[in-house]
Amino acid sequence: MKSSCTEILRVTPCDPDGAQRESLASLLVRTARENDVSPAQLLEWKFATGTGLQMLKFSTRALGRSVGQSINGCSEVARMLVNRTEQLTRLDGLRRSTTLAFAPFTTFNGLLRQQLAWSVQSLRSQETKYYPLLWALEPVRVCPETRKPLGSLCPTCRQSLVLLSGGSHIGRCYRCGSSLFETNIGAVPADPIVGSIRSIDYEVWVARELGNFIRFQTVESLSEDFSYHRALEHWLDLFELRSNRDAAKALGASPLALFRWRSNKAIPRLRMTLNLCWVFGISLVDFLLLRRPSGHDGRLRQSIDAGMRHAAVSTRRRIDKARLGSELSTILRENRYSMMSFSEICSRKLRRRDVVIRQNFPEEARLVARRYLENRKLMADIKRDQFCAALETVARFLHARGIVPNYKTLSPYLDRPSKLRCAWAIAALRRVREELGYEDPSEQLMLLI
DNA sequence: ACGGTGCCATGTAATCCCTT
DNA sequence: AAGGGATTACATGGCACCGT
Repeated sequence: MKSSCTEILRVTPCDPDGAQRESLASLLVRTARENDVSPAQLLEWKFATGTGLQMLKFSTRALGRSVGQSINGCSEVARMLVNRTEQLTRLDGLRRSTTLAFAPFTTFNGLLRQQLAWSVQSLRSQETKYYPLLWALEPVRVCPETRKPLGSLCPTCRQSLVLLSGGSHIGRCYRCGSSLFETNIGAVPADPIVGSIRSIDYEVWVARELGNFIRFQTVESLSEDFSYHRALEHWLDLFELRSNRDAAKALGASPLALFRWRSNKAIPRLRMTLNLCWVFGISLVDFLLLRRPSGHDGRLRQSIDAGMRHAAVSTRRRIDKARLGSELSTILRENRYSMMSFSEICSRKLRRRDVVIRQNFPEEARLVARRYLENRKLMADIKRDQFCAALETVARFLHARGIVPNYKTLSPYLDRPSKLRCAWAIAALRRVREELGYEDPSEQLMLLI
């Protein structure tokens, strides 16, 4: 199993041509089980070996927060992982187990939820336990088959679960190990997903639309030259929503948002796109293909999802570019606040958001940020040298008193004994021990007094 | 694990610009 | 000049990536 060229036992995705198609993260967990290793081991040994995938660092206990999301995601990482998995398993079409097909019409933000979500009833009835890609989509809050809200808190320990952990099993809490579907409690009352639901009918519609899109990929795919703003323009034109204000009112969005979507300055979150489809009375697939359903009466529906906007308090102050610019260049010229990070300087010294400074003075912003990182590195090197020097001194003193310098004997005299575990500290200890005449440092390192 | 950097969507307030 | 829609400016929150 260690080598990346040995064969692996493979499993095939569940419901490959349906709306409940298995997600890539789920497939990887099941593949790992089939091969008698933990998901973290499988990923580390077999999958994350290609160029660009080394960044997926795994520990056996837990995978990083975002790893599970990246795997089901629509970015470069997902694409590479799909290729690698197809190579290893000789399966094809695994692209459809991720959200890569969503990329042309949505952004990563608002596409996948951070936590695991599951349908208790579906898990119970599945013959082979697996997580459909649909459950990982952030706009999906109910199971389209049972019309019941998805759960996102473990019924036993009441905690939310990461999408993929080092030792995860399908249908089990990776923390407390209890089943996510066998208890009769159902959804935990405090579950945030349950709390966010206003209309079950609308949520079911959303889930079905996204399920249909997942299924749609098996037959067709979106054309290469799809662009969101052109599609939106087409529908706004069809429903005669000419001004941004009228369109915004009908769609339950802000006029400014409309302006940005139409002028290709931004793409709305997936949930908003579904809201648009709902108001237009069309399916997501029709929206994307600019296909007007036959029998459409041309009327708009009432938006269900409107009025859910965040209250962002904005107090606008004029930017005194000249003053800020001169302050910035003074900071750089006189090397002021060299141990403060860029954002810290922005908030504490310049009294501005870092975004503002970056927008107006990109060059200076980069210089200040880089300066801090370099200084921090320098300080780390200095501290390392100081630690090694202290280690050496203590070792000589112990030696003079007839005590063998090793981890145990040195620890009480050093301010940060845990640093003795670092490779550079071990090397420094070895050097001084060799110098003091201990013949086999690697062996004696373990000796007590 | 955690903090810093960088990017994205989207909110409110100000400003631009065209029409009347 | 006034008024309103379009656009820009400043702000917030969320998340990925990266190094320690």
